[in-house]
Amino acid sequence: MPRFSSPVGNGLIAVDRWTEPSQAYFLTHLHSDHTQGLSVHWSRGPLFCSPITARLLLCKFKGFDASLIRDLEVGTTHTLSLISPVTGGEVKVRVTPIDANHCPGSVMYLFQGELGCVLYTGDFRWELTSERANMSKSTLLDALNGEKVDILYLDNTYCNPCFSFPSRKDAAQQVVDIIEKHPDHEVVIGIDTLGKEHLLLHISESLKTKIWVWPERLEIMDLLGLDELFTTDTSQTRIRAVPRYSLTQNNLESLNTIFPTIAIMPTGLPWSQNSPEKGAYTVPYTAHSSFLELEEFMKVIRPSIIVGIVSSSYCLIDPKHHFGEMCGVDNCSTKGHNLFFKVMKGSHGFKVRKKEGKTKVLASVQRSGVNIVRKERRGVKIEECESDFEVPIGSDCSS
DNA sequence: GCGATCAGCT
DNA sequence: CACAGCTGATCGC
Repeated sequence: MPRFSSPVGNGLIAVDRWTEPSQAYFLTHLHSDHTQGLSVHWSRGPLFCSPITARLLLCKFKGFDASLIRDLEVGTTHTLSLISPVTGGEVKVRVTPIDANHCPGSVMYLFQGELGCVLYTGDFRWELTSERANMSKSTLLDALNGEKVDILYLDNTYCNPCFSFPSRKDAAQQVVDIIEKHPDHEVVIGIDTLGKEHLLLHISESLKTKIWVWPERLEIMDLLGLDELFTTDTSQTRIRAVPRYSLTQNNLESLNTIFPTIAIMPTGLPWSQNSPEKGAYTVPYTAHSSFLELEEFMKVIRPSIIVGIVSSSYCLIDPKHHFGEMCGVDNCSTKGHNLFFKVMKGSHGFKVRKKEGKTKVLASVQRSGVNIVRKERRGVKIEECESDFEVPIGSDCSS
């Protein structure tokens, strides 16, 4: 997880950051790598989010002070009044939450005002074969109304040409096809606490069956209005959605001693590979944009400055490297601006492990439960510290 | 005992 | 490796 120092504490707006003072806090979605520092007792200031995220938040943090929440209708522009840390005067900021098509309630935020134009995508999928993504595109272009984006904070999770995925609709059908080829098997599908609901819906509708989920997950489904398609009664279905971390090769083998079972892992990660002979299937169903989708997005936005919000040691995903040519000449400097945004950066963390020798790459679903990989690890753990991530925008401050 | 943080894992 | 997240240890209160 990212660790930040805080040399300057006058943030006006914080996005997915919760541990430092700010005048307004924005939450893109309720995945836990975006809520680090948020808790039941958090009370630093007004928290802006989508209405669905607001409901999910109160469910996740039971007892959270609901009076802090400002739920913003998605797709419309709202005006905030803040105090300039420079002049002490009023600063009006327009904010437009736009459906990010990542998980239920997820939004990007477009901030506009006299002090600049900033787009923070959060995690998003720019899947223009879907109606929803096209509505997001319309909303974004309407709100921009020709204005150039000064700073783009981009979900660069898969910002490398090696990442290519089918649409989620096609990937969902791949899952259905796999299940239909195993009519006498139990099926376990790895999911997280939020996300991939549309995949499960597609399966449920195609196969005319309910899907088992664990009790806390049923509560989420209930909140999303999907509870009729799910059950916590294993006798009602052969298909179970289980926590992703529980889908290990060992667990699959154990299940197979009881009843023939296949496991399906919906993921965009490249090191997860099919192993049908072992009953482990990986399907490229992902809630993050593929490289081509990011490229399409960049053609629309063409910001002056681009900042990736994710870092990875796996491969080069720096958006400046891949898209720098599409941006303004000055895509590194932040000189001459004055409104401080503090944003969450680094959902993949900044921890870098350097290893001697090679560790074999295995799909998580295929990996042996034995700590062979761990035993093979050698070398030194290196902590890479990033400085406080603040980007000043605007034009009337010299520093 | 509780919450926050972190190590270690998938 | 780690999309996002769990478990358990430890530390300060």
